[in-house]
Amino acid sequence: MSRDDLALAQAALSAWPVSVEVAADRICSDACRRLLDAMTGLTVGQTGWRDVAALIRQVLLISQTTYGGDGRLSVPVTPEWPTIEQWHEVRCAASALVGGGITVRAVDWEPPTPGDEPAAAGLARQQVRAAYRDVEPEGTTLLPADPFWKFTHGYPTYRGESQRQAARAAVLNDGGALVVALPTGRGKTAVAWSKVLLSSHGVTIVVVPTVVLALDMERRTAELARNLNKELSPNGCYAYVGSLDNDTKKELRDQVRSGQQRLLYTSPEAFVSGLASAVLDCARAGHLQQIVIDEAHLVDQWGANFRPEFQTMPGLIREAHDSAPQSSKPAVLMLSATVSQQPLRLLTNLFAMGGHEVDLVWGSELRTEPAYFLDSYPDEESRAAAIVTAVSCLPRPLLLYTTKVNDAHTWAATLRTKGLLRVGCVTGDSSDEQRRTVMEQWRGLTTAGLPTATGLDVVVGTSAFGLGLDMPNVRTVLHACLPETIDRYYQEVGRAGRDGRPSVAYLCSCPPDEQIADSLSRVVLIGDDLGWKRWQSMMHSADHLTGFRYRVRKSTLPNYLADGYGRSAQWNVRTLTLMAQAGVIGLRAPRWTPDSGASEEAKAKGRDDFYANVEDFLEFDLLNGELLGEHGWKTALAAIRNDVSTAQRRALQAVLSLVRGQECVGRVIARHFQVSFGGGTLRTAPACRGCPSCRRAPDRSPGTHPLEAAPDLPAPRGSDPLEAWRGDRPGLFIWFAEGQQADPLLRRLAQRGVHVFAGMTDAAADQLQRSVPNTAVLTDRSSAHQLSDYYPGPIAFVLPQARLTSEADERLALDLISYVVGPDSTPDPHKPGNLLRDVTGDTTRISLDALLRSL
DNA sequence: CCAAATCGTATCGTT
Repeated sequence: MSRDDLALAQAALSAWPVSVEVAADRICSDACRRLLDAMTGLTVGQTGWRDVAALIRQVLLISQTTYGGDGRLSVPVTPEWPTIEQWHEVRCAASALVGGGITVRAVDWEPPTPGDEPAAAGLARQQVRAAYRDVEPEGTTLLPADPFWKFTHGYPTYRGESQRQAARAAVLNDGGALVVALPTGRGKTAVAWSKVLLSSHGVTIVVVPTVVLALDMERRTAELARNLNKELSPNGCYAYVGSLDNDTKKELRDQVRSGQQRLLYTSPEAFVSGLASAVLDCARAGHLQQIVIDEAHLVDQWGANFRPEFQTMPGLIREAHDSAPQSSKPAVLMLSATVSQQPLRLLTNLFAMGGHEVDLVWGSELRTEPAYFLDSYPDEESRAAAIVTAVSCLPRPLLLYTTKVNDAHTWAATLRTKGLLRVGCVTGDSSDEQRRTVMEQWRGLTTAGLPTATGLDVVVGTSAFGLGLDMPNVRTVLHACLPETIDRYYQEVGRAGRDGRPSVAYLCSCPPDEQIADSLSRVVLIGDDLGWKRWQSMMHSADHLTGFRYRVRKSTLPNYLADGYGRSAQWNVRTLTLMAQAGVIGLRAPRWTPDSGASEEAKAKGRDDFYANVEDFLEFDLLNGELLGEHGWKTALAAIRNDVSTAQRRALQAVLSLVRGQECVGRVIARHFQVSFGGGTLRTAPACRGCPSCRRAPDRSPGTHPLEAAPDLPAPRGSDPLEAWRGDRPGLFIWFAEGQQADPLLRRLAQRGVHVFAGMTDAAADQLQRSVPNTAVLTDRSSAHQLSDYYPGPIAFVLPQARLTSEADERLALDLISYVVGPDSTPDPHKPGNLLRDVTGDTTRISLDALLRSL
């Protein structure tokens, strides 16, 4: 919708320095809007010549690639504006007009293609041009929504097979632990909200990695509560973060205890400390419905050394799970868009609850938007030149990543000297205020969601910039570094093209990068000897609680240290989390239990002592007695340490192989995100819009359309309410007389834990869902991947006519639980002349009336 | 010595 771009840009250029009024209903491209904002800034020194030049070139290329033709713009020649030579520098052909003005025309530019093969260069040009086209992306295949999805969110469709199965699995997860791999932009927030919206009470705690994310979700949740006119929190707060005042924190804890806080976002640290006892009380009272861990791959990536609470969390969750009443165990939902083998292994190790294995819904897909360019340069100077050209010539909004904080600042300064002033910088050192300002200026949206002028087109950042970044139209991601893992590279590349339109990813490395990436990729884990000594010291001063359960103090000093130092406690925690990974212990949350034999006075003292020291305590169960001897212990820990460092090395090797360019980038990334689980291999389909290898051999490119993943739905732990009636056979035929209504029975079945219904019309299924607002109704229809083929829980087939459907028949042949509800006149397809209600075979049978009476 | 971020007392009885 940017046909007006050129006319609008020309009007603004002709009027400059007077700014033009833009009619509110005039639609222009994001680049054109940025250009108008930038031109205003040019008069006051907030915009450099190169900023406007790059934006004008982008506007020209958008027009050219979208509508064809060879657009031109006449530009001013005052000192603020580029000279003819400068226009050439940013790949614009500029010619002087007789009247003294200049007209400019965009010239293509694409990153250099190694080897200079003409065919590859041509493809590279096409792939870069695609990132300028202003057309709606094709979008994901939409699938008709299940009744519960329509009912809870009002969405008529799912965004693809992976979202459908993720949504179903999350809502059917009844007290189990579930990992869901779901690509970004597939509505994982709605997946996490379903359980909340499909119930009238119960608490969902969502653990997010940063405060910014918690606050952003708080805003969205408040909006949701308003729209639904539903109270999800008595005091309207949804984020438990350190900066809250003590009164509000206490209020939130109380609301969690009493079950009134339906949804609460928090950090791992707050979860295991300030909120811990409230969470345990909530669980014990049967109010804890669900715990969601967002960005769950961070349990591995950040939990090992950097933020150990990511790995002590399962202790609290397990404790909460165990102390909850049998009928209301909390469900654990772990969400991530980038799960590779190592994080998955860790999650399945640490989060197994109540004797059950962790389930997995695998909807992993690669992004199809980026065209990849990777190049190495002999030294810093040549790399710098390449980056300056790329920043000048690739479409905005643009992100430039570095590894080191200093480099990010240096780059921002360098770009400044080159005439790029609309450049922001975010690193771990930036204050919250700085980060917020950069985001607002870059997006042209305030934190509250109101439009504001754009002030930045480019952001230089370290990996601090981007987690949970809500910016759909990023067009270019540059790397002036080597990411230390392919996970990081893919996450950063994936910050572009969230709107589904093509993007450009260009990595420029030079020799010193490898050293930096290599040293960052060496995770320091505690060694055999020191670890063993720490473990021994902790156990010597441990309290033996009950059975295999012990309580140790983080502050315990190992015998080789006379004085403590700040990080000693941290090393103890790391020793214990590593032992948990090795399966030696299962972490637990410390909780105070009164000694029943003690006097009231002694109990009170015990309680005071406990709470005075609770931050110092860690508890665990000894799991594997064979690993308690020094040799077994060291062997088990060495194995884990080896796993971790092997995985790290492979994640770095994969990045290096991308730079060598011998193999398709999409294939290398897809291979990294392939996992083994439950004895099988789960693949991630490769996708590549273009990369060095595919441009050399285009016929071998995997293409941009990955197969839609069709993950299986795990077995729900829900009930099989008619087990007693169907006995040891998979099927139960429930017959009714002509003219009788089946609805009351279907309602009763849904209330008793049957979720999947087949054979109903949309209207009838929606009606059923409305009549049972606290449980999920799923329908099985029109899909290549039918639930009736494999779903291990019960499915209720409603026969529209007096005829057994082929789906029901095939399912019965597979010995899968099926309740068939139909008229008494339904014939048995396998015994001509007989009725289903009369014969015994794979099914038992009962009349609807009799069943309703006894249910 | 490199990147990344968070949080920090419960409960009861008496004023």
